[in-house]
Amino acid sequence: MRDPEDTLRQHDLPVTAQRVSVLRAVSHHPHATADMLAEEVRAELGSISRQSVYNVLNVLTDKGIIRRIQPAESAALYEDRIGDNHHHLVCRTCGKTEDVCCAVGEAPCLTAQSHHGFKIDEAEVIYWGTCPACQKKKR
Amino acid sequence: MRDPEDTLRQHDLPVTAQRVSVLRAVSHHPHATADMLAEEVRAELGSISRQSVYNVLNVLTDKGIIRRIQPAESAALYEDRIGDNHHHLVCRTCGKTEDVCCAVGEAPCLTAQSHHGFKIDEAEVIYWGTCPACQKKKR
DNA sequence: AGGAGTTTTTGACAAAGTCCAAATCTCGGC
DNA sequence: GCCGAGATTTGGACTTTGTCAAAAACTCCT
Repeated sequence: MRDPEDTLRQHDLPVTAQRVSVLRAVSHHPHATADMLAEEVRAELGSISRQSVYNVLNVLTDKGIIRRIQPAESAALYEDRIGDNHHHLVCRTCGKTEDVCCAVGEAPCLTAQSHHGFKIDEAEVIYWGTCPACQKKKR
Repeated sequence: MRDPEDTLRQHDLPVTAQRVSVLRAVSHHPHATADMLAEEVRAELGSISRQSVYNVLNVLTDKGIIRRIQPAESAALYEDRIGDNHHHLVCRTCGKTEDVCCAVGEAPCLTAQSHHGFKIDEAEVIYWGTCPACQKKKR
């Protein structure tokens, strides 16, 4: 991602230390929870309130600067990569999350026959399975 | 779904009033939250503890008798229809959830190229959008 | 530098679940 | 039909994730 400050300005968001730092944290740690990001920001800024982390993440998500994914049984995760229609692979055992390129064609997933009169704007795909490490452990 | 009691026995689960009732509730109210199901069960049995509802739902989910879906920003929902690989349509505004037949082929979604060494056992697809009612309200 | 309008902070609060120990119930055998 | 081992249900406290609201602090524009 480009410079955090530029990104904020481009979206008409006042630049604050907290926002810059959260944005950087998301960039460096894809698939992190709000809590993990808060830790990260604290390491950089010294401190940040829990509320601010949520504020910032919500604003950024609303503006489409970052993406929120929320697998079952886990807190929301945030990531940088947007617009490239990739999906996620989540380990049922340890929760580890990986990116996956879209399995079928390019924007295949939005092709749900526009059912029930809904106006669909996004398709979220989560592949559930077991990661290599956990496969080993189980045996 | 077949008779709740039979279903339980087939999975080697002791038959209890709570389980039978929860199972029936899930059957009658697809996409209900644990709380809604608890209400439903109370109407039938008189009472059930919150913990038991969760216990039962967890056991049933583990055994693959029911399926849990957990859209972002909402409590987990439970449903009866399993094995037919259908997906869900969720309204961003009101949270309304509908079933959708699988958009592509039959079990298309599991076709993610087995990436990262994960052993994939399920693909969950959630289509995000706006339901007809909310589209109307916004205008 | 000054001021209007946003953000951040702080602390209380809410929802959804889990943990644990005690009481109760189910199922299989006698 | 009754008994007992083992599983299930209860109730209550607790955790996690996140939101609400008001006051203090900050950003950006002039």
